[in-house]
This record gives sequence, C-alpha cells and structure tokens, in this order.
Amino acid sequence: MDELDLKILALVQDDARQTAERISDLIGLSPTAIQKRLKKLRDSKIIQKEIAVLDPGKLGQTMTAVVEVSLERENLSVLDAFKKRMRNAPQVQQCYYTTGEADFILVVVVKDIKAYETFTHEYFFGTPEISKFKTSIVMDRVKVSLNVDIQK
Amino acid sequence: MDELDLKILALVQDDARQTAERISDLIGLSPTAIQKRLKKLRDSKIIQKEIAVLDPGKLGQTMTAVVEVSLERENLSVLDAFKKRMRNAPQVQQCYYTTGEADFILVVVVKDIKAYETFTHEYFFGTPEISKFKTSIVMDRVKVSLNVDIQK
DNA sequence: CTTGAAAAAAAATTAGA
DNA sequence: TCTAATTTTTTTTCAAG
Repeated sequence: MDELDLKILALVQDDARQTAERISDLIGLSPTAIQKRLKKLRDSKIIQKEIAVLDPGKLGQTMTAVVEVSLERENLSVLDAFKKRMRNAPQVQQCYYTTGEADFILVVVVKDIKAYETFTHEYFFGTPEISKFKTSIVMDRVKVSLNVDIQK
Repeated sequence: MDELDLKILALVQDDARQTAERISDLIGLSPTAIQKRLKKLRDSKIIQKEIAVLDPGKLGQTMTAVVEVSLERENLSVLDAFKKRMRNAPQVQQCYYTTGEADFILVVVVKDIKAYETFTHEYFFGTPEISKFKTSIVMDRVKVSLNVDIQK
C-alpha cells in the first residue's frame, strides 16, 4: 500500500468503470501496473466490492428517513436478533449500533409515507423489545456516498 | 422499465462486476440484451454510477460517527453554505437535511477520535451559524449499503 | 517497475427476424 | 423488440529488460 494505491482507490471509489488505461493517464503508471494493483486491492478486500448506485427517485422510492431506535433492555440475543432483522430488511439501507440516546440509527428508503408506516408496523410496533423510535424525514439528500477519506 | 430491468438492477446494485453473460444465466435473457438494457439504465441515470466500496478499517479509518447538527437561524444562504461545506468535506460520507430536532444528520468517517475532534473544530466550532451538534459514536456498522428496495 | 505481445474475455456494433 | 454474428475494446497473462 503506497501512495499510488491510494490514488487508484481515490479514483475508483468515485468511478469503478474507468479503464486501467484512463487511470494510467491520470496517475502516471502503466495500465498493466494499474491492473495488477487493482487485483491486489480486490484480493486483499481493501476494495470490498464494486456496485451500481441506483437513483431511488427513479425507482419510485421517494422517501428517505433517518430513524433512531431505542431498545428496552439491551441483552445480547435481543441485540443480535435486531441486527439480523435490519440486515434482512430491504427498506433499511444502513443500520448503525451507536452510543448516545438511541441504540440504533437507521437510514430507511421507501416509496412514500404510507410505505414507511407499513415498515414501522412490520419492524417496530409489535416488537416489545423496542421501547421507542424517533423519525427524521429527509428533505434533501445533500450528500450520499460510501466514500472514505483518502490522503497521504 | 419492466420486470427484467428490475432484476438486472437488483443484481448490479450488489455486484457491478458480474458479466452480462452471468446475468444472462441468472435471469434468462441473452447477454446482448442484458448489455443493451444496462446501457439504457446507465444513460437514463437510473444507474447513477458504479463505484468501488472500500474498507474504511483497512485504510486506517476506524471511527464512524452519526452527528445531528442544529443551525442557529435557518435562512437560505446559511443553509446552502452549510450544504456546500458538507459536500466538500472528505470526512463526511453522508449528509441529510431533515425535519425533526436537528437540521442535518451526518455520517462521518475518520481515522480516530482525535481526527474527529479536528473535524468538529474545523467545521463546527468557530461556525457561529451552528447552535449545537450531538455525536453518536458507531460501535457496529451493522449494515452499510446504498441499496434500493426493488420489487415488482 | 516498465514495455510489448498475445490470448482470453467482455462489450459494442451491425444485421436480420 | 429480440437473437445471432461480427468487430472493437478491455482485461489478463506472459516474457524480457
């Protein structure tokens, strides 16, 4: 992992489709070398995966919410069960287990407010371990990325 | 946009590197047809972009925080200026402008607590428009994706 | 590391139903 | 629209310096 690797990573985390030749032009290293490094970065799982980012709005998913969830009593099995449910919930884009007032903070993407209500009913109401949850509705998705700060 | 497109999208939002041939095997359509559809989905920006997802930990970024930020007075120029700063801040992975107690909710990824302190000093303290902010430190990144719920 | 060549694979294009 | 064949591009692998 040297500075050239970091430069490559900085480029591909914004655009994974650019060719090794283009990257070569940008950072001054032969296309072959770029490819070898990319392979290493993939094999070592520094590059976890390469994904397509879809436009939620164009898929009819027009509502995003950030939800803070508090559990009743925090025992391990309840915690693990909740994590598993969140991982399997298609509406849940992200789930963080956190310190602070709430236990979990979620990013939820759904069709509309009605679909959000359905989501809360399925996952929150009727789940006695959940003591409360607080919803913040997103008015503007100012910045949405999975980018990591890459510097020397 | 038919059901086949949705199936393709569901596949590529998890793995953008699989070939048209593989997708073809999975959903039963010729590789050429897959490619044409993918091109359309890219051109229409339903597929916004294709990116490499990096492992923050392996890049020395071991701390994630969710931050709720409240502004003093919400006037448009202050709002826009803050949005712009967040978009340009490399530590800020995500920024949402929301209803509720806070005005903004951020996901911040940094090296460690010290780097987080540096971040708050640069972006929050000494910014009079910010009335307060509340930090929740992430103990477990239970689910981190940009996936959209795709169903028929 | 580089360049160059070659092979394999994938993507883009074209033509025909 | 789709499929099938062709061409182009890209990736991968290899050898030599």
